[in-house]
Amino acid sequence: MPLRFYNTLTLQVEPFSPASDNTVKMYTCGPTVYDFAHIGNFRTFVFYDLLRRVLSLNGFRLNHVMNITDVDDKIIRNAVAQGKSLKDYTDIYTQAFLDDCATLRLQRPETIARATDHIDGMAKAIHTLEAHGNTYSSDGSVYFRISTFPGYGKLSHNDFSGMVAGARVDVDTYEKNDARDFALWKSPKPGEPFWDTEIGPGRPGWHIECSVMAREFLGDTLDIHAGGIDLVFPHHENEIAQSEALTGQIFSRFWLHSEFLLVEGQKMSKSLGNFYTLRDLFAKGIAPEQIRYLLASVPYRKSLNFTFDGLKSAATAIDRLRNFQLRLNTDKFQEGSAERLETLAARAQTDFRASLDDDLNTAEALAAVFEFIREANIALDSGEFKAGNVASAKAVLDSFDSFFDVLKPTVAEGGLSDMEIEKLVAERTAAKKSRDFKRSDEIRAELLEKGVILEDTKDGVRWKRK
RNA sequence: GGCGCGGUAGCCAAGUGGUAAGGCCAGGGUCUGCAAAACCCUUAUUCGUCGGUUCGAUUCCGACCCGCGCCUCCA
Repeated sequence: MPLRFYNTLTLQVEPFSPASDNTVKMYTCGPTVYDFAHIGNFRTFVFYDLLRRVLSLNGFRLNHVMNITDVDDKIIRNAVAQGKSLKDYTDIYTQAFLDDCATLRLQRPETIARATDHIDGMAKAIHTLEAHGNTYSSDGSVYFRISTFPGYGKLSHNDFSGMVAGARVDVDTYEKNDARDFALWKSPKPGEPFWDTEIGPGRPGWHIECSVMAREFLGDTLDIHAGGIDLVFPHHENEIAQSEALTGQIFSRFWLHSEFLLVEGQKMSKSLGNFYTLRDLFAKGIAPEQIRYLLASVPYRKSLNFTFDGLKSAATAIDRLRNFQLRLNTDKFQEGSAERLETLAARAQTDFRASLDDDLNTAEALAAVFEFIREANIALDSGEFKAGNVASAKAVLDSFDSFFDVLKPTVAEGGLSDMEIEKLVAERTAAKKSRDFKRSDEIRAELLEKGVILEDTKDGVRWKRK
């Protein structure tokens, strides 16, 4: 089965491949940098990362652009309140965002574009839309007239046709329709930043940046445009109107949207006290891998209930995976190879990939891996698992981690080095050998305190970081 | 009201017209000087409710109940 995605445009799962050559032109809506991004934002950003990885697994090259919205009402309000320039203010949160993405092991898009670097392009596009008759001006602001774009509503599947001027529509309703028109360009207000452009002074509306930057870097038609589901309307609907009115071409072939995230079963909000940034979670001792695993383990089209139980569960699941990896690296094996295990490993690989290709069914993909691990653990215990089976088992974990990317622990700063740990482990082994269990237990306790867990196995001692 | 998504074991969560994946928790074991580690086993006659189609439905159809999102620049 080929790679396939649920397309919001058609409300169906469709086979995916790029329109031309082997490169996927992808645009994703990035953050508005008025504050630290929260866990709900990162559900979507992790989704982008998984999307990138499944496309790569399918052999496609990526040309992925993500925007940073660094001018909008909230940013201006906050920057003014803090007496900072727009740039000084947004630089702080832009950098914080990029740091957070790196911590969560999100692959970096090929291009990260800031809105304020593309103001002239936006002005130019608005100028063209004016020439096409899609706009009207009022007090120096420019608005997009939705009634000039017949396809309006095709993404959100809303029917606005009945609201266009007509015999049965009274004056009030008609004005409401006009109220759905949206700002392409906002005239300057006293004390607010503005740019001097060919269409006059002002600043861009929210939607135009995506249309302009997507086109600039990727051309008229994208293969994939993605975002959080709340952006379907009006943001993405308006992008389509602008872009298609501008170019006459289909703006994006596929539209992918991630579902919402709840925290402890409730909508995240500051007043409920369940509003978390990554920093908040790290301060509670949560590891980045836990967050990444939890966000990745629920398929992106299903609303995700983010809970501390879930984080704990994620940590245990990751331990299970790492423990299996540790066994593969440290157990002693008999010569030979068991055919059954090769078959199981091959099946795990096939099922894993098939699940991911099926609209990123991460839950099912995980099941394929864990099923293999259980079988392999049994075989390891019984001795059925031979030296010749190690490579294929490791390959299953490699496939898993090339996508989920959680096996490598995030090492805390100031911890023991591997050398120091090895030294203590050797000392403990010596103590054990001379049956000095008191000293032996002391060392284990000491290491545990410093985040290192020892395991005595029939093949000797092994250790791992907590 | 319109559009969209969802209700599966204590929690998270797959799935199929043919009789319920996986993870966590819990209980029971194995191993071990001990175990706090590791590993194994067990855990839904049942898939929101009520009807219908069918030899057979959790899976298809209808109605209803409940939850969530968008419809006001919120991922």
